Amino acid sequence: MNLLTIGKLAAAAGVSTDTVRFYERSGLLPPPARTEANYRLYPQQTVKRLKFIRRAKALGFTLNEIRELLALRHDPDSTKAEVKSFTENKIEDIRQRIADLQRILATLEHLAGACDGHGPADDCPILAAMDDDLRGECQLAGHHARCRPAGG
Amino acid sequence: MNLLTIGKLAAAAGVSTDTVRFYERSGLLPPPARTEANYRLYPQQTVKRLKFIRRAKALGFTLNEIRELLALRHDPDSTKAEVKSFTENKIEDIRQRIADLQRILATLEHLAGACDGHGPADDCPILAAMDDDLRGECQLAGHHARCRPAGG
DNA sequence: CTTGACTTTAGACCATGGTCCAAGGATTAT
DNA sequence: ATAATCCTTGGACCATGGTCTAAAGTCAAG
Repeated sequence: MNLLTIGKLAAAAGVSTDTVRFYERSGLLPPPARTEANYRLYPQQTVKRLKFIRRAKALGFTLNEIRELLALRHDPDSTKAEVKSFTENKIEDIRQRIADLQRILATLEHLAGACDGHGPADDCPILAAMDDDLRGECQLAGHHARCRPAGG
Repeated sequence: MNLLTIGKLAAAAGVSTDTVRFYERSGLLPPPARTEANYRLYPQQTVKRLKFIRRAKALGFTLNEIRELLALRHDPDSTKAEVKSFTENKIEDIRQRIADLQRILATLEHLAGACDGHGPADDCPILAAMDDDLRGECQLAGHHARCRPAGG
């Protein structure tokens, strides 16, 4: 049998039937053919489409972005340049997220290093750093974060 | 005046009044005193508490985690060890997220590098990598991703 | 006294990515 | 034939972190 019911499709692609219907509602899967009893019938191809979605998701693309990628993938007029540019935008996006997390990580490591871990929390430098108005600002601020060495 | 209405509090802390009420509903702020007209009245202290929340958020803590941090901060029995351990868990969490993003980044950079950017998208290696069943699996898979060099 | 700014509440709504449920019809296995 | 699955639909619900609205009450300035 070369056509799949939703359950077979979902099992083959490793998602739930709910997810398949959700993707259809979201425009990631086209409305499929139906049996006389109104059951959805999918070609084998759709398994690949679902796996494509899974892969793209694993690569950090949102469902909205995946919808665009699928459009590029199926539009004969689309170009490699478009796909590449799309990917490069995502690369920039992910680099930015990594940079943000690395800044946060450095601050947390700094704070954890400043805490000896002994005694009551009321003078814990970690809490103090979040508490105080200006100490720690340079680590926490973000974009224009230049850290003056605590001079007075 | 040492007590603040919600608007003054929000302005002083750099959040919206909606956010202040939302934090109260969420248990991040205790229910404040009220005027006879049922207006919320906050001590100056609450400005600091809100700023603490902002800082902790900037450090990647979720509101649930911040609720726990606030509990540690205000419980005289809590210890530095607890706060430090909490922070170290978050550090591990963030390291993991960075590692995930770096893996994704490497794959995307690899794919972008494999695409010359010329011609129609139908044989674009980026799309192909998401499309194919096994090619690219090692880059996309995750935890146990060891990349066999395309051997047969 | 009136206007405008502030506050109150409950509840809806946003995006993200689904998951779960109920009530009913279809199909398959025994 | 009948029970166990499977499928259909619409809609509610989950977490996250808020934002917005409406209708009503309150407060400060002119």
